[in-house]
Amino acid sequence: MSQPARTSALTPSTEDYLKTIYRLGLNGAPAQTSAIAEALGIAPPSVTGMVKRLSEFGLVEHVPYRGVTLTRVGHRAAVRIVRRHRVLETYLATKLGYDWDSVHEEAEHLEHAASDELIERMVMALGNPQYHPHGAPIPSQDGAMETPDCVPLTDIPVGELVELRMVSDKNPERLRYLSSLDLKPGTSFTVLSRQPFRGSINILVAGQERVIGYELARALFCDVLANAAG
Amino acid sequence: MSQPARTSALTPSTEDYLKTIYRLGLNGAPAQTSAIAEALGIAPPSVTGMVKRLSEFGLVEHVPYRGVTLTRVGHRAAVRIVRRHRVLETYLATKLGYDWDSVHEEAEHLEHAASDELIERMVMALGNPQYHPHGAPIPSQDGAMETPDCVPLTDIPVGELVELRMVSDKNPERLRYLSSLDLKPGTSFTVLSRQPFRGSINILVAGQERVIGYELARALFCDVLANAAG
DNA sequence: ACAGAAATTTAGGTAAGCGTAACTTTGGGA
DNA sequence: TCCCAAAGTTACGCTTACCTAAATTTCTGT
Repeated sequence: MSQPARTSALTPSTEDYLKTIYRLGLNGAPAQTSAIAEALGIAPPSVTGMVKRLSEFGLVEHVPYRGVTLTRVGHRAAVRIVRRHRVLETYLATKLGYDWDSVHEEAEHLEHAASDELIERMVMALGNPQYHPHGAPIPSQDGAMETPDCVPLTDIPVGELVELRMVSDKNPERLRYLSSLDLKPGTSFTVLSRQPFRGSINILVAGQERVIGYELARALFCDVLANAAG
Repeated sequence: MSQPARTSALTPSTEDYLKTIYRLGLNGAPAQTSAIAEALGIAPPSVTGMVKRLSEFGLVEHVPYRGVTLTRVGHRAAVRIVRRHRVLETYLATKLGYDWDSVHEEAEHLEHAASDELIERMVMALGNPQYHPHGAPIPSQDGAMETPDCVPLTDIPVGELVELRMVSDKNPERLRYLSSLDLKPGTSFTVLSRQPFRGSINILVAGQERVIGYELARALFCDVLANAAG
């Protein structure tokens, strides 16, 4: 009783776990305890304990020593949180003048407190946007999300003309750095050269040659616009 | 360690207690355990326990069996939360089309999650408003708040012309009812008659005679515009 | 002034979420 | 194949914030 009732019945912590397990599971493999722990900044034994609880609630499937996957219910909850997060980021950037790189932290907190009504009112105020400012797609209310067929910059051969589509939003410094290079979603550029063994990648953006380190390049997802070799 | 760090170092629960103790203490007397318990929907022994903790943190002064008052630190924290709450309500009503009566619930949750930056960006977007939609003053960033010299409708003699200044915002139904009577902050009306012994009060609003129950009248704070008897 | 009612506090308990230390399982290399 | 390191789990403990039941204190009416 006593109504812990928030907009969802899930605690903020639960929502964070689901979101993380969702993200880690995107590649198809179950999320590992240590990966969840690192992503959330929590000790591994605490994760084991919480996963047990989530499993009792029917939100995840846990195979001991193997990993965690979301149930159908857990998946729906996770996608809902992703939607909330991205709507909030878009709103903060578009309507309240937040920098491209500072919305994440704020949305991280608000996503647990905002009601569904607030999120949908923001969507209306924004005119039903499909993408958020970093380029990631916003899941629709029913949980459907366009799966973008874009590719990390690390996988793009020399010579291709591509458009930056989407940038991982976890690291504000990374976003500030990209911003300083005029690399925003929607910007197009050509891959000039690539160093071997996970080396850096040289690209041509707006007439300027830029060097992108391997780690950074992994977070830049691009659409191929034209194949120079073709 | 581990940073529980929110925008303030206070937990949502702590913020709720401070806000409640602040409100209950406005009449000058210390807040009583049972009053806090009822306001927060919590059992009295839980309040005693929490008050003990707040007292250890230096946020309140507790005289056992007598009541609770805010320390200077606690007071500052409480006023800050009131500011956040009222800014949020104003923003939701003004910028996101929320009804006059539905902002409270939403703000109640967001006030714990929003950063100072978000609040100040909302203030900017609103053009530095002094009052929120229910008519209550918004404390300034340094904690100063205009103390309105308005009076509950229950204290206004028959015959006076008054303007509704401010309405207690705790009860959405109450607000909806007032709205249905065209009674909003800024509306002026005349007191026609009063029943004795905490009976109802008849008023004239926009040519219509309305009957206001005593309980409701206690929540309507008014400015006296003209003394009909004078 | 004092008994009973009302308000408050103490005592003892629970669940969520975290931590550390110690043990178990898994899997890769010699 | 077997051993050891890495990953995962169990065991135990802590804090916050709530609960109910049983004292205790304060107040109120006569």
